[in-house]
Amino acid sequence: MTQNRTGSGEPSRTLALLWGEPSETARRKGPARSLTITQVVDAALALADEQGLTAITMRAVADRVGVSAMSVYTYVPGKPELLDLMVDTCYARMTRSPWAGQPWRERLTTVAETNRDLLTAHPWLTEVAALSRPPLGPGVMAKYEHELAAFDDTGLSDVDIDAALTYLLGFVQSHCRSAHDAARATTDTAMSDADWWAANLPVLARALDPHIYPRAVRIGSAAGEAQGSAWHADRAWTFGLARTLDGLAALIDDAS
Amino acid sequence: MTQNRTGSGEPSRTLALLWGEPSETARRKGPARSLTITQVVDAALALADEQGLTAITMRAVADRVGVSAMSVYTYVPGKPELLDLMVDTCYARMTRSPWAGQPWRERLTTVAETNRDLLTAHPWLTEVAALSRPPLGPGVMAKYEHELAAFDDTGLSDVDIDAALTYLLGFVQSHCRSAHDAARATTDTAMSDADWWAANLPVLARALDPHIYPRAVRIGSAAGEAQGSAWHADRAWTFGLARTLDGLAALIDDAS
DNA sequence: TTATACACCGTACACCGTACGTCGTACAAA
DNA sequence: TTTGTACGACGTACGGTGTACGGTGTATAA
Repeated sequence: MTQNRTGSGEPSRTLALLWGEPSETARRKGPARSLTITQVVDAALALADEQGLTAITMRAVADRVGVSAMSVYTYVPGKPELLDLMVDTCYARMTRSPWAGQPWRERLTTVAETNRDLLTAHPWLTEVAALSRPPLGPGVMAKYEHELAAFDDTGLSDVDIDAALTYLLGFVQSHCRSAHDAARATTDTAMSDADWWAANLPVLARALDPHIYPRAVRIGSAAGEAQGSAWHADRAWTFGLARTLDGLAALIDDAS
Repeated sequence: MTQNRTGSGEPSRTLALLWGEPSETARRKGPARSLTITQVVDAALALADEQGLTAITMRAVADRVGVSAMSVYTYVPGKPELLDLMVDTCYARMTRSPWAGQPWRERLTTVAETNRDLLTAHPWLTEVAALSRPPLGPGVMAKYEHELAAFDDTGLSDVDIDAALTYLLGFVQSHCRSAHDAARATTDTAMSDADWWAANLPVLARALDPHIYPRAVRIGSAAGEAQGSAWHADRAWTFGLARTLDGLAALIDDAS
């Protein structure tokens, strides 16, 4: 396994998989397939949602659908392509409510929150989804189309709309990745943020000289006290989304 | 190996390592150590910089310093702690120029660019560095202190300063992760972005109906044409940094 | 009826992190 | 000076990963 990242497979082969190659349904020689690609992908999705990305092994997926490890390779060329299919399927299944006459800030808030919901439901997506060379399947395209529509009367140029959407989604992904990391830290170590701070503080207190690190000690403890840890998901979301929309507002107000 | 992420080790043990346990230099029984922890960490850093995070295996690090795989464990409790040390060492070695009387926007730009330089020189950092539970070593603290100082007369509250810095660094990390992904995509597949688009476009053209995806086709091709790929690092940086600073400006101007 | 393409599977390989036990060394105590 | 012992280094081994390869039985095409 080189990498758990999208876009590792051979392009044309992957695209054929994503858009459902016509030969798939056609009858072929040999014994009938005991599964569909969808069943394989769904099994992998369930596994990832329940136990995280590391739980996705070809053997585990095979077990889940009741075939041997190597049989999975008759449905999917390899693990990277399986991940591509998982990503595109997730995107395809997102709910897309219409943008009926809302102001742009409300629409972009919805875009952000919908993506946060998605990445909360499927935390492994934050580790897999890449901006360059995404799996150009029907799910990715439908998502892209719908989110572009949220910028419809902002007065931005086409290039700026693309950049703005990418920027907004980048914030969401970055935030959710941090939230996911934080959540996993507590479960992995069986230690809450408060416990972790309590365990570290005494040792740290001896090393942290307020004369050498005056701001770090003051601001760090102020922030830690305010939110009970070094990083608080909800606060970071509220703060970050407001800043991100303010940043885009500067651009959009100029354009209109 | 559960995860390549910071903060997996036992806190007190890790902190002792980071701040240089006093017993380290003291003479002990038994044969003399043939290496120092610094040598081990430097070897791992060189390996990661040259060949990426996946090249960091205990065997490879051991090879590099000329001992057997298991001997590394006499210097470091395990791989997570080694990664902690690598991160803190990188931070410790950053250059920190003074903030002499520059306006805040210039200072924050420098913070962002310095971090981008760091993450460009050590791309693997984007995969390892976490916001929650960072390795609280001298490097992390010195970096935190120095970057907090860039907010010195912005009029923001302590809590907002911490949130703003985290937000800014989040943008940089998110951007650099994308840039790193994009760069690795070209080297891994031995295929430039242009090649990839050329390989995908004909297959995609048959699937992409402009009636179903009008905006995606129009804006996607406009963006692709303007930058030669789905994502262009320099453009995204310029656009994103401007938006991020504009977003913070809304907060800072309110405060002052 | 025969030839062939294909689904499926078992085995094997090269990696990974690291637990464990052995061995020789060099300091501390006698 | 001798001896006990703490400790650095190492070889081996275990359970995990993705997947290449070859064998086997089946269902369609000729």
